[in-house]
Amino acid sequence: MNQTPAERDYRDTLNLPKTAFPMKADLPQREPARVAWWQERRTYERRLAHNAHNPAWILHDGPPYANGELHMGHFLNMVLKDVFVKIALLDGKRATFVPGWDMHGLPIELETLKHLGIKDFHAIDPLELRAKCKERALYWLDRQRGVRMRMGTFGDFEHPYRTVDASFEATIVNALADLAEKHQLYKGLRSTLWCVHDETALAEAEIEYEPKVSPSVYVRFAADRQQRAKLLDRFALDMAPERVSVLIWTTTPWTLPANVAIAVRADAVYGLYQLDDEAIVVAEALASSVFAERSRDAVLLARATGEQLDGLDVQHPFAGRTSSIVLADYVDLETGTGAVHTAPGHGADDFETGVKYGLPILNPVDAAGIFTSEAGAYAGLHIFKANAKIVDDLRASGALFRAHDYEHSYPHCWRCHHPVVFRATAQWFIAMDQNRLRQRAIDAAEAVEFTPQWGKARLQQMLENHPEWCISRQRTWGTPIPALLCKGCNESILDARVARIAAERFAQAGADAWWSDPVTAYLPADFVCPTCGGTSFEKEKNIVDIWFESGVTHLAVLGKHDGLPWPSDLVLEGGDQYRGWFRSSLLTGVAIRGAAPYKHVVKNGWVNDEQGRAMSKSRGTGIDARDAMDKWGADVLRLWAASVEFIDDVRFGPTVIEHVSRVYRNIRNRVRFMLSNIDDLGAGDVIAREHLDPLDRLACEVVDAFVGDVKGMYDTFSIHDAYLRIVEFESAMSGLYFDALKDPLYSRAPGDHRRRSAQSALWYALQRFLTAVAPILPFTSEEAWQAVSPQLRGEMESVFDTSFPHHRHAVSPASLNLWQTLRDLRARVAASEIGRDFELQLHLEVASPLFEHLHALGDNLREALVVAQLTLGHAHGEAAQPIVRFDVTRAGGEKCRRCWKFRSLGSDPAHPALCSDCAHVVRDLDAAGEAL
RNA sequence: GGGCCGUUAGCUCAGCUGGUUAGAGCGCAUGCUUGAUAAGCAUGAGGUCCCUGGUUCGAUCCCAGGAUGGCCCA
Repeated sequence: MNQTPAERDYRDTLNLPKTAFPMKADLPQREPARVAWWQERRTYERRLAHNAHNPAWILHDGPPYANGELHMGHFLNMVLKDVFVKIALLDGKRATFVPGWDMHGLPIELETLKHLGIKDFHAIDPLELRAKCKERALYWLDRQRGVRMRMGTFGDFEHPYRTVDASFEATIVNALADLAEKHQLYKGLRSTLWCVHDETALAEAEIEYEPKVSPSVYVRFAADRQQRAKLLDRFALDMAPERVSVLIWTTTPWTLPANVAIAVRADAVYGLYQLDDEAIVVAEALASSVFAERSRDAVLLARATGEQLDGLDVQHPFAGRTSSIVLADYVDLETGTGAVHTAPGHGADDFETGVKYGLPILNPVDAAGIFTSEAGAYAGLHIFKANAKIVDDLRASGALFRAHDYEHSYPHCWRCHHPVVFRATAQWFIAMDQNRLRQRAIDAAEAVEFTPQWGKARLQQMLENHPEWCISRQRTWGTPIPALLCKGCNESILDARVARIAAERFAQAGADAWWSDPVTAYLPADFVCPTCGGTSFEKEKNIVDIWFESGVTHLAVLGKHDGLPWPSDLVLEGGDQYRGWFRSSLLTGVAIRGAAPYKHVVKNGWVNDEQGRAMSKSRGTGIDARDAMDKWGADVLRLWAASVEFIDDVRFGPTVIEHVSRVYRNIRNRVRFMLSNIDDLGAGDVIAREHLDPLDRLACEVVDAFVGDVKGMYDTFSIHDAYLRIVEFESAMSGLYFDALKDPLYSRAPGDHRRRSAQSALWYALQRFLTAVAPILPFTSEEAWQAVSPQLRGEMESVFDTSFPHHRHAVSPASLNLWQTLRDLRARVAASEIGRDFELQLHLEVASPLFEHLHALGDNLREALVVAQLTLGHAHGEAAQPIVRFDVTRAGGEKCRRCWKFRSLGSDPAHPALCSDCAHVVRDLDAAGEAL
């Protein structure tokens, strides 16, 4: 030691912060190793086992579709799920989370076919195609699983549920058996997209829109004598031309043979126009475009609303039957006549209207597009060739009002590029009103909690307007509907006994068996056709709608054992799932188990770009979840997920993340401050709460209040509120408490009671804080937890071994008030123009009861206000303000070289530049050093 | 076109049942600190609460219409 006492800077005698926890997060680099660490340590499984005797709390995973990369919408949803699961785990619940994947269905089948370079799925052996599809789906599952785990998500990722598993396929078929037993299934007609060239049904996704020139024809549906009288009556008209007709417009004349109705809009105004010697009904809004150059000649005789026209009949132009006027809300007033030609066999809307009004569903067209005998004179003609003949005939009969060519965008088959048509085909349905299913589902929703609350009305409305649920698809990649076709009478049979046999068989061999087994493998003993008594059958080749498959995940995953009770406590998905999974799960739950399969439905919003616009791959604004994590790290993105109000639509983009990153850095640095100041705190040094210094006890109370608040917010899924509370808390802790502790922590002797008290409080705050933020920031809290000495951590290897306090500590409002008062006083000191912190002395005079509160803090009050000297006076009498005097002045004495407080120095001749407190500490340290 | 939801400081969001100088954090500006230092502290400037009407003594908050964005459906 060559320095003279006068030169010595004493820095080495301070207890400066020290920690291995780095300031720089390097999340993208560090996080993957942490995922592996959790895996190796089986952190999640161990915590679950630890909670084994406590109540279960199950979040049931809605399965993502195993196709394509996960985007930020997935990230938000999956991270939120994980946040709730972690909250439950830390709360001691048995929060088993079984992630799942939706793996059948057309998108994967199409992608696989594309991959194989095959255009027609009939051209490949179904079993071969299924094998390839499965391979493809498993590939995506693996990729998505990797990304989900990379997010820091806890769950049984080694045993996810998968809709392609044999056991899952068996569940699906058993569900069908249940429904069959309850007579909830039937086979009926439905308008589906059809390619007459390929002779196959098509799905929405197999359609490409291409420009097409079609005949645009306006056709008179004339009223006969009686019909005319009623019609005039509705228009409140006595006199009118003899010939009265309703004018329709169509670009598909070949569908006219199947016409059974004309749809009008209830709230639209229709006019009866006289043109030459006839009267014509069209929507007023479209009259000028319909009459075109003859508009001036058309005279409006009377008006009526669509509603007033409801139920009238007119004559079909050539089929020799009537066509009734019905109401439909899809009728638009921008093209055509406002009176829409309705052929339930040839259109989706038309079909719904047909079902609603009980109209006949005519389908006079065979699979190849040839008119059947039902089409009368047109039988044997190809529908597209018949167009011209029909128009000619209409012209000849005088029914044609106007015709011209019309170019529009029209759906074409993606394979052969021929125009597609709608054609009624036989499909399997779940009967919505059988067993009052619809109403019971609506009632079941009543008992479910919804966040946001309007979700209930939304879901109930979906059910209210729900058409019959068509569950059959004519494709290969899916679970077969185990229906039989009687060779004797051609009847379709879906028998529960057959379905049970199929379920058992699929449970062993997977659903492929349906393609490879002989039909006899599925026949119960003595099975005969219920219609004709026949004994010879074929297997039907329909698969089940994937919405039905995902709709039974609750049956496949829950209720199998105590760990996973049915129903689940929570489901959480995007708002599109009101129509999707929330709905399908509810319907199967009610139909099969008689109740909703979940207790609470939470909806998360959509992730839009920074301008609030929808992200899209095509515009290049879609962001891949993995890319985002590689760039910013999962924890920053998770913090983003907490920082937005996830119930509403949220925004995501680089600038948004830049802001969140700053908040993240704040949190990280404050955690680092706590860690770096307890580095030398041994387990035996920790002081019991009741023996802490008053300021430290107060801080612990503030921590308890914080934890209580955050836990309360977590319990109501108010993640965003919790985020705000976390940010507010750590900034308050930092501003007041950390600043106050620096001097005692740094300048007291290492084992000084004041210092150990401060450290003990910091350790308490750190534990509580890390537990509280762990659901949102698992990587960072775990990293911090690992930076705590093993001695302090004790048995709790992971931050996920810690828990929210079982009992909420009672926090007195007086304490929180006192804390706030200290913050205010501290701010006043800090804002002082006279000098900085330890250059200052403060004279305070306050009235009761504040005086007593402040007085009880002792020297901690001076520490909290970060001044060198402080005097506290008791103001007596009635004062409007509790603080009567607040005098900041320059402190007397000089700046102690070691602790920087202004004091009288030199009491110890060996250390002339030190205050007496510091001199004592240094003497002891020096003595200890020499003793070595 | 229909149903539902949103629109409050540059950003993310609070503002409960109508009366507040409309708030917080981040960012920004200024100052301090340099023993949390690619950190910390303090202060300050930012808002016609989407627009237009209406109800009311009084509206960011209620009602109607519109604009705009989103989801679902057509």
